[in-house]
Amino acid sequence: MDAVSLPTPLTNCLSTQCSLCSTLSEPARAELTRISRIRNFDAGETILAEAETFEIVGQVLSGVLRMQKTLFDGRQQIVGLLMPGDLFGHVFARTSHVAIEAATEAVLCCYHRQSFEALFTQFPEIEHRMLAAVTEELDAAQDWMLLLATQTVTQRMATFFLYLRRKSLPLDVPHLMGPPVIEVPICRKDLAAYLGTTVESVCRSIQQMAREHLIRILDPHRFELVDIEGLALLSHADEEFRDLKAYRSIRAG
Amino acid sequence: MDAVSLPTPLTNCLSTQCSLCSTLSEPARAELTRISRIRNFDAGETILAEAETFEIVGQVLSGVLRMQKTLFDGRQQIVGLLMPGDLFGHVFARTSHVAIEAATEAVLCCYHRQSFEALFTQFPEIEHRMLAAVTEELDAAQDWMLLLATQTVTQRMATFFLYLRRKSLPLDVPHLMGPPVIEVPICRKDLAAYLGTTVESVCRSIQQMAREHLIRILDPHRFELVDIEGLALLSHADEEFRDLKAYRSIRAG
DNA sequence: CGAGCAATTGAACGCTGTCAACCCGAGTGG
DNA sequence: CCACTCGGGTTGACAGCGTTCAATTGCTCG
Repeated sequence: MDAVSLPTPLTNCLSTQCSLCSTLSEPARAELTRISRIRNFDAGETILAEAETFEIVGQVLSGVLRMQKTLFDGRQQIVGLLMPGDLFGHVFARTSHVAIEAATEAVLCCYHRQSFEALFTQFPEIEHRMLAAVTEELDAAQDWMLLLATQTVTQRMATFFLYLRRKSLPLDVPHLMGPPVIEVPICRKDLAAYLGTTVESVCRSIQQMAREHLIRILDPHRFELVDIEGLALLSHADEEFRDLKAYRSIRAG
Repeated sequence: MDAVSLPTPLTNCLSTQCSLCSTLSEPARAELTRISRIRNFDAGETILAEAETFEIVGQVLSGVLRMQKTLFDGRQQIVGLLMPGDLFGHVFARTSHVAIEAATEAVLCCYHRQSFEALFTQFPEIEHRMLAAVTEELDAAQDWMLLLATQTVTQRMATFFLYLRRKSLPLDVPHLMGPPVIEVPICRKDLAAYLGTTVESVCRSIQQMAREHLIRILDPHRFELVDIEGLALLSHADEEFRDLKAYRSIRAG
């Protein structure tokens, strides 16, 4: 079920797949490994409840987590998806305003928050890395705010499809020219909660894109992106424009 | 025009009003002051253009800045407002994806980015503070994503009004029990761009809330919050629920 | 076989974006 | 003093996208 399954099972985060460790010096890595703990979660399990004090921070090794907020009436909004390589958790004692749950089966590399923070003084590079991660997440959040506020459901859908494709490319370079097939690792309900709409609208958007030959529905969770240029035009937030240019240069070259 | 005007004019950021410096040790503060530079901006001036490399970081001393993104078709979305005390700028060399402009006249305490970063090794507490600021901003962004995705325009409006009230309270404690009057420091156009809607819808929402006696319009930029409980019920994202409870306990006590 | 869930499709209502007109105060120049 | 312009704010009419309610299908699981 993993959208981005790793080639070999991991036993710790020293793998090159682990973006947190791979950019650190040897001693820092060793210390991190010492306090790390690999944990497995089933789909639907709660890693952190809303309004709970963050006691762990960590990194996704495989699977997908959703960061979500719940409204009074039970509606849920997903404010971010955590894919393999992404860091999660706050490095401060303040309580969280988001819940983190496993959207699929997931393997995480976890650290006790306080032990993790204690390493900051000894290895400032870890804090640098953390600051970079949070900054990146903020950028992504602001990008998504733009989408939620200004784009139609179909446009958001197209943007999400292109995002999934971009995510899957780095691990899939040999198939760069092959048929671009993406796997959506979450159910329609989560998709709706992420795109800020309803299950029904998600279905209609998907079917509409299929009717317009932008995509081909292989099964409810796998789609072939038939007309990537068309999708990019649909999406064309400035971020996606860059993708479009890259796509054209690949075609031309 | 400042929503939160400071009691006395500031000449540097050593003031207690400066949240960045006030939490730091004396030597760190001294160093920061040494490299700081106070700058004034008129309403509408650009502090940082989109896709430009961040060369300064700093803090808002007075006035309001808007962080905004521009779409291909010229529409603009505000992804965050920076109020007095807020930090701005990325501490990395990567180019920005947002533009920062002065929404009102503003006074900023600026640092050259590289000089600022250079202090990290000597004073890790500055980096701590920066990490805290970015984390806080991320929280705010996720809160706002929830609003943009799930609430109606009127609900977002109500949430924004309550947010402004909360912001103004700390500096206005003696008037806690007085008539809650808020001052909206930005024009309707910015309001619409922040709430993810249009100028027309903003007007309609405001007039509707006035008709329902939730607010009273003093002038286009000042409102009396007549029925705070009603506004909180309208807004009731979980964050506002806390406000509601606090309000009730004040009333009961 | 029935229960339950995910996904899909249909129909109707309503919020909100669009287009348009209007008000109003500030500035400007005759 | 008036006419004019300009920008910000407000209001109205209307169409369209998307939510809501409802029903159906297909699948898994006990």
